[in-house]
Amino acid sequence: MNQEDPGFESDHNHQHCIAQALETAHTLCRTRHQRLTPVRELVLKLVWQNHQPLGAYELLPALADAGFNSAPPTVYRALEFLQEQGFVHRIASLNAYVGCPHPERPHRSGFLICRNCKRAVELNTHDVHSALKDSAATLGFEIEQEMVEVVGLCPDCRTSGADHAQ
Amino acid sequence: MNQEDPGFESDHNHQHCIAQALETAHTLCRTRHQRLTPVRELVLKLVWQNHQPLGAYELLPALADAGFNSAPPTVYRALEFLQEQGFVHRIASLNAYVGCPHPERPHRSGFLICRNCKRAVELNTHDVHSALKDSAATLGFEIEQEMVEVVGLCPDCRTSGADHAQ
DNA sequence: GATCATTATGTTATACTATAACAATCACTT
DNA sequence: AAGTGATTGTTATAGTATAACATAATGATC
Repeated sequence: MNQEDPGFESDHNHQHCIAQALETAHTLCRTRHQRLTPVRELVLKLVWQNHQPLGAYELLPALADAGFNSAPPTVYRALEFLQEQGFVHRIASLNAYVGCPHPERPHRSGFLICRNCKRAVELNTHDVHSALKDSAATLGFEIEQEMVEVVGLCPDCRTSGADHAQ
Repeated sequence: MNQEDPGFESDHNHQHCIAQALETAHTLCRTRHQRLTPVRELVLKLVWQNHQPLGAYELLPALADAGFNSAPPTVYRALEFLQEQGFVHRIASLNAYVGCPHPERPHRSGFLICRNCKRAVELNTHDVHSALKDSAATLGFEIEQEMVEVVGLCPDCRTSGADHAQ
């Protein structure tokens, strides 16, 4: 469906990203008999505002502006739901949340995170998963869940001279 | 040096693990002109008590028992030092810390974490790293740091019937 | 050995992240 | 319209981590 995965191209039409994410979420919720309530939809939209992972507490002011209760449980519940549906991922090393461009099917998520501009891009983890599976098999370990988070410099920040020491 | 990497074998001589880790740390600190102070050594020893990652706050009581100040900054400073030296790793998905069996040289760390017995085993991430490097290269991303954390069931817990739903 | 700069630790306070527990409301079925 | 389950509101608190400044220990230099 979504063929053009936005990588680190800074000039993609991000409104399109957001619109598509929301539409996909609505569709999937309908077929799954789940409810994309106003607060859930708003949180999803906020998380998608850009490709930089957002902390839960960064979302609270916007919830307040929209007239919702802005206590932490509100946003955490919404995030929990969105994660269960595969609409957002949590990035453990950042305690932050980011929209998922492929919520149609559950998948192992891996991220490239730019330490300079903070953008996070989901990567195809097929080969990574194969390697992990082999290592795990050798040790007799049964994989259930994988977290792959890679920090570094995105192409934009490399070329724009932002590549000074961390 | 350390040839026998403890995997998930539950019957290895763990006193040996601890003793070796401490000795290696002392040696490396000497050559690096770093100070393995009493509180740092104690934290390292505590983290090595078993192969289960420990949270920072779990270490505080033991620090108090040993007569140290047991306020959070004490343990976080020690952990920070130990991480810088490569003696321990932080596992982001658990907010916990675990001893590193190969502190001699910096390396990318990856972990297999058993959701039942909570043990964490560091795995060889050579192939995983290759796969990540390829994916990153395609996108023009420069890798600086990799976090790979895999949750599942270790061989012991699989065979002991602990493999019921999470 | 006394002085000084540096590093490490003690101490208090606070920021940040996340969840428990219970009440009130909403949405859907019957 | 009533009842049931899911969702949200609300208050409180647990869990993780760091800021900021004071004190003490260490190592280099005179």
